[in-house]
Amino acid sequence: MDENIGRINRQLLNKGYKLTPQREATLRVLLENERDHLNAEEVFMLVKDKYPNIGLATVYRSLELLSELHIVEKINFGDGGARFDLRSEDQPHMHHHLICTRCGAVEEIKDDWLMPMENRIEREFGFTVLDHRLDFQGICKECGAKEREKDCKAVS
Amino acid sequence: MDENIGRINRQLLNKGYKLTPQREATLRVLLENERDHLNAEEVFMLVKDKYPNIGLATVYRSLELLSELHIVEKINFGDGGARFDLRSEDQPHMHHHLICTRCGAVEEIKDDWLMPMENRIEREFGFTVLDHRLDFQGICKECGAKEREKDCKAVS
DNA sequence: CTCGGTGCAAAAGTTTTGCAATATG
DNA sequence: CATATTGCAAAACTTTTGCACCGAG
Repeated sequence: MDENIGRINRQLLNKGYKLTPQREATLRVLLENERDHLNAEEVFMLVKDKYPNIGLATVYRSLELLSELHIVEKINFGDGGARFDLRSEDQPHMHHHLICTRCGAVEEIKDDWLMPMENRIEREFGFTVLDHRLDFQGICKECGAKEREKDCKAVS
Repeated sequence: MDENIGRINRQLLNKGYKLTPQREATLRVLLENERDHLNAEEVFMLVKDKYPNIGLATVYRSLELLSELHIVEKINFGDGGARFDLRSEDQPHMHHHLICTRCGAVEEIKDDWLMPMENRIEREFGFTVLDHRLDFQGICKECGAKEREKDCKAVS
């Protein structure tokens, strides 16, 4: 985990930015909640535990900076408000999401299934793919199970 | 085009809603700008030409209603503000997008390439896919050509 | 008459910005 | 000292909501 911070520090310095305590606290929050897709307000609340004086604007500015450098991804699931996710080192592309429309759960798929498609786009459209985003909306295993249970009761 | 309105009218009536002049004007704007991915404000401006008294809130309410009924898609490309797109009749799933990060152009791919993946998700995750979204970010043919041209000049 | 739909204005929520103060090298 | 960065508050922007009113059935 600290090696992550070190790596990111190098990326920042590389571009002429500093890893301030505020930025580090923000990063650590993202690192500790990697699977949670926090929104800006949530990041802010959690960062305040580590660095109580921080302002919301600073968190926004940090997240903006980090997402410009492709260190975090800024995603938008359609509820009003972006969500933020650390990119893992070995994951050059955005990962995919399974979004449950019943309970709101977001599951991640870390595999990259899209290389063949990207090649095809390159060929057919002359479009150079730099990144992609793939989300599936539907009903997760748990909600599906609950639903079937209810149906059974209704029948019996 | 009028057959589209007729079909949508039936879909609305089916669910107990009316095709009011305001809703029809909104639909016609989307129909006439099918490839443009308008945001709410832009839809509002264009609808005002057809129905000057309409209020912005009504446009929002119409777009919300139509997207709940899956007649339009509400998409979020990351600029603050949703964009709206009519779904075509023969296109049950969201189409895919090629988004140029240089010039902002959005090209559509109408093919559905994801069925095999959806089957796999169903099998591996027990997740019932109802809809999906696939966007590629990168550099479009035109911007790529411009860039190569510049590079040539730089060399010569 | 009833009720869904509308227009307007106000409110809510998210994100950005101006600016003076601060920290850092 | 020069400059990037921060905190705060105000502003900007998108979207939602409350409410009185209108209009079709």
